[in-house]
Amino acid sequence: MSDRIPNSFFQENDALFVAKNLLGKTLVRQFEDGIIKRFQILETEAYLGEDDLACHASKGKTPRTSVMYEEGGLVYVYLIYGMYWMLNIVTGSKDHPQAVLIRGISSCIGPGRVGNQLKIDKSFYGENLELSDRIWIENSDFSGEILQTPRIGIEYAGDIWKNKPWRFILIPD
DNA sequence: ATAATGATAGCG
DNA sequence: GCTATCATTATT
Repeated sequence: MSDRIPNSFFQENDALFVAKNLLGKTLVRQFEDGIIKRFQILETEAYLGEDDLACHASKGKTPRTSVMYEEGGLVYVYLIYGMYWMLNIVTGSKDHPQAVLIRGISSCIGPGRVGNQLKIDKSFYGENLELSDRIWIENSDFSGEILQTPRIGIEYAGDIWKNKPWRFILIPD
């Protein structure tokens, strides 16, 4: 009963739309041992292009950010504070660097915990969500209330970008 | 409140 | 090369 979201969804919409619309959807991970686990996406953040000083792409195209310059539907991961892998989904068309950070799923809240739980590491950099056999996203029905707040942990980004309400939280019924 | 922990960007 | 910084979390 799988209903995998095609990459066209990530390519044809910007990070803001995708961040909001990934809430309630099902993040699927098949582990090394073949066990498949499903999680509901509960919290996301949008990072929106080179102008967005909170977005890593504001530094331009580097080895770390290059995947964001590809078409949507790829995975962007990076290590933060030497210990946490952040899981992001690239959105938009080629050369429009954007991504959505997965900050919370049904089993845990907090991007570092998500990376831990899903056993994310550098090998996921550039993973294709439409083709991968270890991580993908499925459509699913849900009901709940959606909250919107400023993004977390980006004090460096300056008032304009720091205050953008680009964090989305689902409170299930 | 702060330590943990290492890749990365920016500077030389 | 060197170093400050970091889309965080567990512990005091």
